Amino acid sequence: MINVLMIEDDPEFAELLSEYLAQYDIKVTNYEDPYLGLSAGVKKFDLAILDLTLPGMDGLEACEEIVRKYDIPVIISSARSDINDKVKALALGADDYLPKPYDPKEMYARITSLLRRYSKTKESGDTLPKSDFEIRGDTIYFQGQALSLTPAEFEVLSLLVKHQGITQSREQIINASATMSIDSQGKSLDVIISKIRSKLGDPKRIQAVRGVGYKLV
Amino acid sequence: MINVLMIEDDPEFAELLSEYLAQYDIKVTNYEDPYLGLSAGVKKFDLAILDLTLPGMDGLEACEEIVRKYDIPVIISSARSDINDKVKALALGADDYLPKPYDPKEMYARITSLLRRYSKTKESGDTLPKSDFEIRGDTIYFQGQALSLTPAEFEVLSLLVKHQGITQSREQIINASATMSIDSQGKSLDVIISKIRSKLGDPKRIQAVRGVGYKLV
DNA sequence: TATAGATGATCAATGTCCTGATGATAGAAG
DNA sequence: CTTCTATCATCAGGACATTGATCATCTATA
Repeated sequence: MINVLMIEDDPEFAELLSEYLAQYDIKVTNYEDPYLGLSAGVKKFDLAILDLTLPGMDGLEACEEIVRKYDIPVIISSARSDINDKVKALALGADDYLPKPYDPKEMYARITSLLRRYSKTKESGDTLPKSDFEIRGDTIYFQGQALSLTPAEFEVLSLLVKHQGITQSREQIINASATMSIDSQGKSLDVIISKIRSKLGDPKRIQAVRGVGYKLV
Repeated sequence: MINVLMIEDDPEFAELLSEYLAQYDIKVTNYEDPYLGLSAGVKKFDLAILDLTLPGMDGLEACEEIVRKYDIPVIISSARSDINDKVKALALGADDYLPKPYDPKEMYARITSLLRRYSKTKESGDTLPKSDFEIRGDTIYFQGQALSLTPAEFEVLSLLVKHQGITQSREQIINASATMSIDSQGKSLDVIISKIRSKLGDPKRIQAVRGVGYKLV
């Protein structure tokens, strides 16, 4: 039994999806009000589906709240045509984005895919209860090994470590860096990332999120 | 009576500071909305205090706006901890930076110091109506000739031109520069000065003030 | 005035960020 | 499935700030 928290102001649509997913032993609990949903106890759920066009609190804020406080995957769905939403959602830490209208089948695929990914990282997370990154003073340790980083590299990696698992937009990263200039159309960031990757030894720890930024896993 | 424009979204904090500064005959007018504050007529004020964590418009943008359009000193304050705002604030043209939380006493000290500096440059500007230096956009002209300066050179010379005839301490100069790092025991400043002198052709225009800093004559 | 210590000036060398070019890859469209 | 385009990765080159060394100049003290 998988428990899904849904925040969606169209009850009809929520009901439709709920019925469809029931056949896969997925229970959907919908709240039309985001505040109600958030106070319902997020920890009970395995996954959250958020509607961006929410009344009162913006869906993006709800997403931020959930990502920051809890450790469950988040899928954002939206009827807005604005493509920027995808970028924003992923930047805020959402794990997937599905534009409305969507086929319930598609949503099911995303849910299973996401949960598989998460359980994997959870497992490895259990064996490595503490992150293998550690920031102490002005040096960063990776698997116990001190890294020799330039100022810009330190600032970038530092931000990624602090928000491990969450995608940081290019803009966020550059803004967080005092040494990197703002004007450049962010191409130097690519180089810095490249340098960090080679110094880590494992290039896959820093993943590029297309059109958004980077994420440390 | 000194008129201070404040843009700060925490009215309680604004009120606190306002009451404290009242004893020194400083009147603080606070706007919670930066757009409102900017449209209130900046010219009426002697100084501006900006909060970086502003809603809507970013504090940095507001700072840019004020510096570009008006001629009053700007103090930036910020509660952000994750980025090195100081560098950016000063780069945008702010005259001072104060991280939150700060003692109102400290803010008063900065205000008086800033206003003293400003009135001085105003006076000397009157006695020296025309200077053979001119700053237009991102280039500096010396006797009609455009100078080819690196960023650090531009920042340093720019400060000296703006306060022509007044000695600027090494610390002031380095603080006014976004590209120069603060840690170094200021030896790179010597090199920058040397470069500027050779580019000016006339080494005597920038005078060293022993134990203090430099002065443009 | 003469000497010694401190501060500033300049040069050469190093490390770092930035830029442009080229190749690789993923997502979209046909 | 294939092609096309946008984004990302990497490399090599150049510009620049910083450092250390060496020389010049100022100030203090006798």
